[in-house]
Amino acid sequence: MNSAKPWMHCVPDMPITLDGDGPLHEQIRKAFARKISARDLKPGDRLPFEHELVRSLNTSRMTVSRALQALAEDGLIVRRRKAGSFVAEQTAFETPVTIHVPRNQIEAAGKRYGYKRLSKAKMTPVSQGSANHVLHLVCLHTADEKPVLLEKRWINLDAVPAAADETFKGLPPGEWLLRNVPWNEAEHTISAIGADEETATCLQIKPGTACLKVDRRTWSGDASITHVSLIYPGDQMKLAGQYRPGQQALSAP
Amino acid sequence: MNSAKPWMHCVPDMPITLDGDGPLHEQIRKAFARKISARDLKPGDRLPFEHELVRSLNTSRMTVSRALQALAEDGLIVRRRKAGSFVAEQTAFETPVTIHVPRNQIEAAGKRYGYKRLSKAKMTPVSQGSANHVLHLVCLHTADEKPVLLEKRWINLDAVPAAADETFKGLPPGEWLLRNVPWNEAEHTISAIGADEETATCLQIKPGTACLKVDRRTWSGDASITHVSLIYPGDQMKLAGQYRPGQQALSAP
DNA sequence: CAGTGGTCTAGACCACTGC
DNA sequence: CAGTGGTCTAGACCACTGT
Repeated sequence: MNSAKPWMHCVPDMPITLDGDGPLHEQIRKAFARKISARDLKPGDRLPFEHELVRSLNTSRMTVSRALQALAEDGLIVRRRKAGSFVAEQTAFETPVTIHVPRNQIEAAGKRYGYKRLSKAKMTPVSQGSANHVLHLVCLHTADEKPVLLEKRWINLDAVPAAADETFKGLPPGEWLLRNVPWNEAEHTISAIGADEETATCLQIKPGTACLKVDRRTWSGDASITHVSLIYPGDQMKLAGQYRPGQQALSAP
Repeated sequence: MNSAKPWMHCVPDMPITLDGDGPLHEQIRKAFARKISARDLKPGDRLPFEHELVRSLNTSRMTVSRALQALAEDGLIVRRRKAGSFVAEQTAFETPVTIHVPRNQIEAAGKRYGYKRLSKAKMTPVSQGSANHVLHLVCLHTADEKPVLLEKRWINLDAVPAAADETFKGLPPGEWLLRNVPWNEAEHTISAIGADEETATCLQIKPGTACLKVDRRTWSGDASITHVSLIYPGDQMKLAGQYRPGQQALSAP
């Protein structure tokens, strides 16, 4: 029986070519990122051991280790003690999507930012466990007087009692929370919906128009802070993300 | 005149409390992430200098430096030579969105994956500079025989001539490209569209139904490889992202 | 020009794990 | 149990930058 396992494979002749640009650990990282990106190293292939790279590159172990750890953090390789470092299998991939605070986003586009609170109401939720009292807000954000974002928000008054005293007539609740309430965990969901009657009226679009909906739930420890639905007319808003070469996991083209 | 500038502010008494769990550099990183998350340290505040932390924590500079560099990579702090490390201002934030290979995503949900190539055609694009010949594909992905994803793809035959000889009848083009073509850069756009007649027919939904559209453009160096539009019925597909505590930049609740 | 972070070295000990 | 990566130390020199 052949004892050579597929994941033990290591390209026999692997000259590491550094580009001489920037810090040494970054050059090493880029060199392997290039090889992986170009399929010169394939998923499952073993990289040289740290001590081999230390010898061949005539450097110290910290420098090599830093390069390989960066690759591991980016998901390009997997490191296992006693076994070595291996090119990661490619299944899913993650792309960073940037979601801006409405005011910044609109002003960055060179437009005049406008804000209006449409409604504010205290509620006692029928379902949900943690919150006894909830503040519900509906707000409209405009760019050059044109509605571009409908915000439906629920704030947990048990966790944020001070919110009950705020009118939110001048300051959007997102910005108020940002300044006043600490949080440490958030969850996002992006989906597409057809505008219902109320949404369509607020955004001055036809009912049924496709809209992008971003749901964000925010926690502080175990306590739920707020849940917000941001509804953008689909043709006016796009969320964009970009890879930087060799800095992310690979995926399906 | 008072020479103390606002960004020079540093909380005078800043006891760093480590939780004693895990590597030291990680404990230090978490300690400051906690302080920032809880607004104990506010945007613009200066963190202690490296040499101060080395003294107060009785450790080495490499360890402190590694913790602070991790915070800088996560966007929680900004580091400036000669000035110090400061809590970052919070404007936008990024959330990682996971986009799976259709087959994996459907099979992970415990459903039967199905695939059908609807059309394949060579085209000569009227606009666009880099590609003279383009292969256009329309494919349908199903879960338990139900259409869940329409894929419209364009492949640059100048960069990937081998694609012309593939039928793509059994193997989705995304998986074929993943196995055969290296790439190193990708750009994503997420938007909402109403289904047109053709899309609605393919996905067996009513025309005008809101759909989530993910556009991905892929490059290898300067050469464009492929552009794909993935169209999901809005109610069936959500893209989800999540923060891990203290590992990401802060933003608007 | 002085003080900060950025990088690097040559060691060390330890935890885990595959054999 | 031997070999790998994970972490850490106590130094060093350098680049940048604010004053």
